[in-house]
Amino acid sequence: MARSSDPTRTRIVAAASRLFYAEGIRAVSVDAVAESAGITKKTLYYHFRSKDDLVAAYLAARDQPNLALFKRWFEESEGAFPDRIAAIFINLAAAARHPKWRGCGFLRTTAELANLPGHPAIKIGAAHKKKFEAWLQAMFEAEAIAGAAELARQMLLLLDGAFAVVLLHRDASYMETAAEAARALVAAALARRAKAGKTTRRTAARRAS
Amino acid sequence: MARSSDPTRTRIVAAASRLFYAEGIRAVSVDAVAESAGITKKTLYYHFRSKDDLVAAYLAARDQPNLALFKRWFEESEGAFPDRIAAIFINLAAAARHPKWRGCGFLRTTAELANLPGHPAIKIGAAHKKKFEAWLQAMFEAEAIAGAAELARQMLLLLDGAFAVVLLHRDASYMETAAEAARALVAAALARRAKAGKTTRRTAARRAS
DNA sequence: CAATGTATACTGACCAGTGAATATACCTTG
DNA sequence: CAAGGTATATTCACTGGTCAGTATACATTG
Repeated sequence: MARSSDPTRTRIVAAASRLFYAEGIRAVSVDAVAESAGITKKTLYYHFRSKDDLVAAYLAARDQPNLALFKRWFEESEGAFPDRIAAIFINLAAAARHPKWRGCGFLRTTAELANLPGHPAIKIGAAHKKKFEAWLQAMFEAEAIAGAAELARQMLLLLDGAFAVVLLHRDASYMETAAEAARALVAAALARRAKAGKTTRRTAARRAS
Repeated sequence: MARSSDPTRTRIVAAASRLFYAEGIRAVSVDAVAESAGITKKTLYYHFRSKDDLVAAYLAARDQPNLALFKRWFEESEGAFPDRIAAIFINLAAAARHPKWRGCGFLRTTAELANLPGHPAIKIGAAHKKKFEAWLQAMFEAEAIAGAAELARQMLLLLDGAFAVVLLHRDASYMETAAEAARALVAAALARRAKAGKTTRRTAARRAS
């Protein structure tokens, strides 16, 4: 029964990813996915119970690679800490300029399936964004920033706002605006840490990982 | 030929708005809209050339009322200028807690129709967001804020990010996080103005948190 | 042989859009 | 003013096509 290493299953998910990301969920038929994968629809239904399962698999397959990319962009960046956070947005701006870019697959799927709140794909999307937020928060805590959790949420808002707005206007410069806002908010948080001195309760958040 | 004051046409658009916002575009059939409006499909096609036209009419009908609501929320707010900007987000947080809330109709339509970049509905959505941004920018300029344009764009990013994230997690508290970020960014911009200029028009940009 | 995997061909429902006809309201013009 | 015309507005019944999902049978292989 279809493990995730199964080559046929992998091909199906790859085809589904291509099509769902490019066209949207309800705009892509199961037949189209099967044909793009070079198999028949029945084979697809051997590997997936329903189209909903296939949609969930599409997002599940994007989860780790997406997170890894963000982390890599941060790790390969240089400069002061706020600049390194901003670097994530700058890299994303470059990606958004590619003609096949269509925003965030998780967000777009959520928007399209907003009438099905318990849909498995939405749960996967929510978990993905929570992981990203948690990673940011941990990094902010490592920098001994006091409001690490709130700052991480603010970064998420800027990121997802940029996804939405850049897609709407087809203007990647909004991603750079987000980078600036992120840099400003992180820098301000760092400045508060520096000024606050020893009166605040930063002791609990100081040590790195 | 069907003016926008036409009562039948108005009924159709009202039904379309209800259904498209609640369920999404491709999830709602033209038959469903017609039935909900209490007419036949052919009558609908008498008033609208195609489903795409109907989708555009749905968003066009939301444009002015949405903008008016945001402006009203600002005008009815009290306190210092950054708090009044934040008030928009706070009001939106309350709206997002209603069970029938499904995010921003413009953004969700854009996400669903991302494979049709020139779609008339997307143009209407883009124009709507541009109007909102221009309104913010004008207000920031009235406050003599130097980077008014960029600050307006940052507000837009926070707003649309909050739309997306609140919809994803079904957690309206992210809207309040966005309010805080907005307040911080606006207050910082005001502080820069105060430092740079010669104390022209002091608004008490004092934050509580 | 039995389990796994794939294919052909089908089902019943639904979809966007249309053809032909009808009703209504207003506007000529004899 | 009345007879006839024309544009507006609406309905029923339909088309060609697509959709998610399935019944059944064939193939491969350990």
